[in-house]
Amino acid sequence: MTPPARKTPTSPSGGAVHWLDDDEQATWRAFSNATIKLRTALEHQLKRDADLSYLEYHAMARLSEEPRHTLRMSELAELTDASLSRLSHLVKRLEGRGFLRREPDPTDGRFINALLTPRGFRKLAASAPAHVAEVRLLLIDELRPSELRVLRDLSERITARIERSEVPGPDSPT
Amino acid sequence: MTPPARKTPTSPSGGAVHWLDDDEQATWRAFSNATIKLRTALEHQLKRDADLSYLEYHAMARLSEEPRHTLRMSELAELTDASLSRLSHLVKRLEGRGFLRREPDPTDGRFINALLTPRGFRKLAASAPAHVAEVRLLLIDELRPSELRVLRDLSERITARIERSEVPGPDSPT
DNA sequence: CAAGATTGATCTGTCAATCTTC
DNA sequence: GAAGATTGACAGATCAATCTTG
Repeated sequence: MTPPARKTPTSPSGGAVHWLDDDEQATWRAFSNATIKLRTALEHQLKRDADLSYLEYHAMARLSEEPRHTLRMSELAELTDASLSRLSHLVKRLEGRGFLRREPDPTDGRFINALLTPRGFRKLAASAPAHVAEVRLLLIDELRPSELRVLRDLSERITARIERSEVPGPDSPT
Repeated sequence: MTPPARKTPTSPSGGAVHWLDDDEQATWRAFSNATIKLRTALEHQLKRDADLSYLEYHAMARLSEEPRHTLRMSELAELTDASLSRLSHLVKRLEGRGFLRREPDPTDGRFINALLTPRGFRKLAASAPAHVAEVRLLLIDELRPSELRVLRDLSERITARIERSEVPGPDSPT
């Protein structure tokens, strides 16, 4: 993390490099550590208790929130931050386990709908309590309501900024 | 994320399930989204600009902070939140690329020291500016100094809680 | 024989085609 | 031909042995 040289030298591109100062550095490292540890812990909990990966669980959870327990593959990919390719492989595996089905959209055959089966729903229902308990134990119960609000606010701003910077805008300088 | 049933029903283990309320749910989802998006963006940046994974970069960065550019495999695994097995495979690959070397600890042959080569150090130096710029762009520059302090504080507490809950303590009820 | 590290089999993710439907 | 989705080959991660050293 600490760059090998300090104090705004010159980058390959010719511009000055704006390094992180010690506080920024410490914040970045603390945040990175917390997110990795939390993710690792939840991944292990789900694997151990439900034999599901984090993404498998959350893909099924998103489907369960839809009225028809159905989403297009591309929508589900978007919502879960997965590539379409990754999701396609993953859905095929979950389909093999009987938790999901796929069927072409009747109105437009280019779209494929992924849908949670009754068995998938039961699997999710059986897996949720232990997962929720872990989220509560490791994150929610550590913070006071006011702090949760702050964390949510900061998180939403970070997400918004990343999304902004990934979409260069309708009339960016080409 | 949303559990299929609501309001503290009974879990398989017999205890009441304490679901997340809407605010807690929203916070958890916002935080999860932000961390996934940030991690994905940084992973892509490093792959694109330096042909390194996030873990590869950070393993090298940790080594660069040591006086002798050296750490034991087990220490490096700990510091980077990687399993020893994962790190072993990864170090072998980086060794093949000439960025790291491995050598047994002279004083105790059970320990293996991983150390950054001069070439690895130059690779890191060349890769750092673009990576730091991305961290700044996506995270640091979005937040005011006071907010960075809050984020750091919350992150450190979350990390501490996870570490506490993973180590059951010296005399836990077996 | 316990701790540190590695290995190999298997599973998962990525990336670059390819296929399908409109 | 463009968008949505899949595929297959390859790279990377995981897990359960196995190996090594003190």
